[in-house]
Amino acid sequence: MFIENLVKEVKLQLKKISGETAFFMEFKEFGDFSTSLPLKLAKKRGVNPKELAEKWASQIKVKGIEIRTEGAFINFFLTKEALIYNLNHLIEFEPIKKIVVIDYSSPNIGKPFSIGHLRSTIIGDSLNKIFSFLGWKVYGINFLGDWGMQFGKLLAAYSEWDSDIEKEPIKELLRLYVKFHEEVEKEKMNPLQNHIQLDKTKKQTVLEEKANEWFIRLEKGDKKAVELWEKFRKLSLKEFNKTYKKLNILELIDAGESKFVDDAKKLVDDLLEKGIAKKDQGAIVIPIEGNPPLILQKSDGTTIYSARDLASGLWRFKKFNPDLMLYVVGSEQKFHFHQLFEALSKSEVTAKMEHNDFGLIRLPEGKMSTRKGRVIFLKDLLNESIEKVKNIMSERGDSDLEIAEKIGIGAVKFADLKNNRTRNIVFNWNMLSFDGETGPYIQYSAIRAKRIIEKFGEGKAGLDDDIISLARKLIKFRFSVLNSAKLRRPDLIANFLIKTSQAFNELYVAKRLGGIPEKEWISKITFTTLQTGLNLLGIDVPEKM
RNA sequence: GGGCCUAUAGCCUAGCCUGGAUAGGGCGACAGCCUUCUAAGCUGUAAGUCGCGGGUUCAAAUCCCGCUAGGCCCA
Repeated sequence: MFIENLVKEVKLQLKKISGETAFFMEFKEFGDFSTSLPLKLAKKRGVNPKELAEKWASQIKVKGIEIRTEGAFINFFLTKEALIYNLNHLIEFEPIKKIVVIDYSSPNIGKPFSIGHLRSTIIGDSLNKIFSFLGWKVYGINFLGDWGMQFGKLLAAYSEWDSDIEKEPIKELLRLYVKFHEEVEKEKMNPLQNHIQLDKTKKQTVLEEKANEWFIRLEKGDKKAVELWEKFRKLSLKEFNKTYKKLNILELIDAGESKFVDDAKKLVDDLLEKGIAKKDQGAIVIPIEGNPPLILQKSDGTTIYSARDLASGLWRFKKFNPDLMLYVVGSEQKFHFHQLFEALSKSEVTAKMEHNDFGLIRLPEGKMSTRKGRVIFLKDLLNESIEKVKNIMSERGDSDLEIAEKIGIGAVKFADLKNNRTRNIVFNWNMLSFDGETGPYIQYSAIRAKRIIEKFGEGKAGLDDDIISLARKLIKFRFSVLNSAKLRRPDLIANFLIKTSQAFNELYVAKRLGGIPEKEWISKITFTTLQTGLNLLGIDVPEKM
């Protein structure tokens, strides 16, 4: 029986005996799992906790489980047979036949793929891989930021200042975007000297007014505007795809904002008619209970981001018929998603919706800002990491580029994925590390295990005293995968990989593994498990290190 | 002004949802370990007011209330 079912069975029996649901502590050295329920209930029932523990322990009978009490704690151990069974079937799961739509990555066209998008992209990609592994049908949605005022600004800047965007499109578009904002600032500071007049009624500078006009042209389908927009979009996308390829990201469905411009307009009318949306000071909004309303359309008649997000959510629900809709987006958008989900529920969406938020990556000098050109390109980060790996490799007389990339990129991904909390990260170039709790450490451990199999064979299933501790670590793989899907937390797998690698390396250094069938066998299980776990995080195991 | 999030050794971090058995790791520092399966490894040492104050409980890093600091969002 799989360990998760053994736990279930024990819980069930304990509930029958005690009348309460047991809480199982994370296993320490005291057992594969434990409960302190007797301690909790003893006082209430006026009995001795130790006696209660012993009494209950004697009544629980589950095949594959050994029970020992320690004071008022009941500790459960898998028998050797149960351990071996679980290890032999460690990466097999009952497939879950459900559908999930995951929104992730979603970079902005015309802006660089910064380290800010890294988190969404790799957390989303990892969740995609985890859900797929467990049998879900997964649709990854790339809700590209390919519409909105920033295009008015870009088009204005492009027509204002000569620019060659073919060579390095994103860098050039970024330069234009930054310049636009700098020039606007100059206008504001010194309107007369620059022979520029501020339009006082709209409180906009001449440049901003031009940007506005360009965006209106774009919305109306003006040929020149649309042509340029398409060009920017295509060039940006080409760059993004290079990044995705380098990161080895599963294919995403290209469904950006621009796809929902018309839908959004229709949706707004429809929602008005149904009474879900209403007019409010000229704007059209959806009231949200206990909160400010979700604004869909401004008083000038243009729809905003929220309307397109809403239309997109509805489209996803109708097209894919999902059980679950996830949005892997930074925590700064928490409020937006709270509103969005309520609005979607008021429409026809019955799928469970969740915002899987994560903290910002900040720079020491503050929040990253495209406007101010204060960004770190993901490309640069990856290259820096790969360079560092190359240096280490060349010291050892090695120079395989493919291996350097797997290690360098694995290090960046792992460093990000092992963290759980919605805590912000202050970026620092020294973060790149290959020692200790890192991707390379796991990869290295996997390769050590693989070498044993290659040199000595796959051994024979069995447990001796030396390897039992590693075996007990390994079986937790099942929980780490099941919980990472349930809680949408790839970090649970990352932390499992660290603990397992540590246990394997301790064994590797202390004992000889080759030539001993049980140890060769546990090496095989270790390798398969580490490799599978790394793959679920989107990290490859290189040929050698 | 309203709301949300975060605080664990010099630095990074697990544990908090579901309260329990000595608060786990890692980096850095220091002391060791390569004639045996890869030293991107292993062993050991030093380093902690779990932000502060109160409460609930047999038991609080964990739950509740208040405060402080930082971040984010809405207006």
